[in-house]
Amino acid sequence: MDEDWDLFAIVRSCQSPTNTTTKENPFTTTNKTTQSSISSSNFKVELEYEAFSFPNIVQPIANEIQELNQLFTSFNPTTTNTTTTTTSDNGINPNSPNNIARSIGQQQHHLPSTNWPPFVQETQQLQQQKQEFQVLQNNSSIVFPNTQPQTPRSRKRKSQQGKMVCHVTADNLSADLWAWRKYGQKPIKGSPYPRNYYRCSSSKGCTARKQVERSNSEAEMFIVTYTGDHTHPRPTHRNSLAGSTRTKSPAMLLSTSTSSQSNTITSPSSSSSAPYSLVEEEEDMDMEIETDEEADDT
DNA sequence: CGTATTTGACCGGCGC
DNA sequence: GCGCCGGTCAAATACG
Repeated sequence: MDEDWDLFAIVRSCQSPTNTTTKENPFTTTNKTTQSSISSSNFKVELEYEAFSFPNIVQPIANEIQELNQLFTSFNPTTTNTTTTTTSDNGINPNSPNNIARSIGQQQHHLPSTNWPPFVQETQQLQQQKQEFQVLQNNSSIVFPNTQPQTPRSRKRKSQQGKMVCHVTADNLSADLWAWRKYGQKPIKGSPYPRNYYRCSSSKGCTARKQVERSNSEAEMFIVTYTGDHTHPRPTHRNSLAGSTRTKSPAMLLSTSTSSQSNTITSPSSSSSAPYSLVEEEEDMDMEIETDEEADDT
């Protein structure tokens, strides 16, 4: 349920950046293969639900709002006047990243302004929306199939699994709070850019996956695909596994990202570091966010 | 020294 | 059945 909220938050926020009175539930029609594609100026989300499980778990709104506050506080404008942040994670797990999706919604609201305005008002509005949404949820019989891909080493085609696709700008790459560790990279046929594979490093058994690739048509856009399921609560710490070492070097990240961004775009095989270096850079930000949230979580 | 990243190899689904 | 292709593994390497 909460995940539903997340997804809807994304959808809603994308659809109506300023006023969210959307009361329609995009997913009311079917349980499977429901797609929703939204695009705003630089943020686009495509949700695909195929055999995707959404545990009906409701978390206290108050708590969420609190988290939101934390999130925004930490997100603070030291770096960005960029618009949205992107990613949301596949909302599958009970404890899954609701806040991320919420943050997206929030950020969408805040897009127009350069910095992050006070979020208090926003949260109130959000709260209202969430209440409305919950009513919707209760009234609409949304049932998401409980067929999430939990098998540790399923070689099943990802196309058959539930996934969520986000189109994000480089600036907003990977604003999710989870810690991702890269485990592979492959050139993709038909795309000049390689695809980078990340797994959640917050927990060893976590099956959550994330794919990042540069958009073929829009070089400044990245396609982030989330699959799998977080089998653990939102990380309270970003521990050592979470990229504590290399990702902490802004200089390196900047150099790699900038150079690769400007130069290596045309080289499929050698542009190995372009997309994910950006990700790492962003993740570095996340770490700070995470630590902020930590206080909230614990 | 511990952890993250890189990268070639391998595996398995899918289309022909 | 075969080959292609995407996804994952794991050893080597880099880094703090």
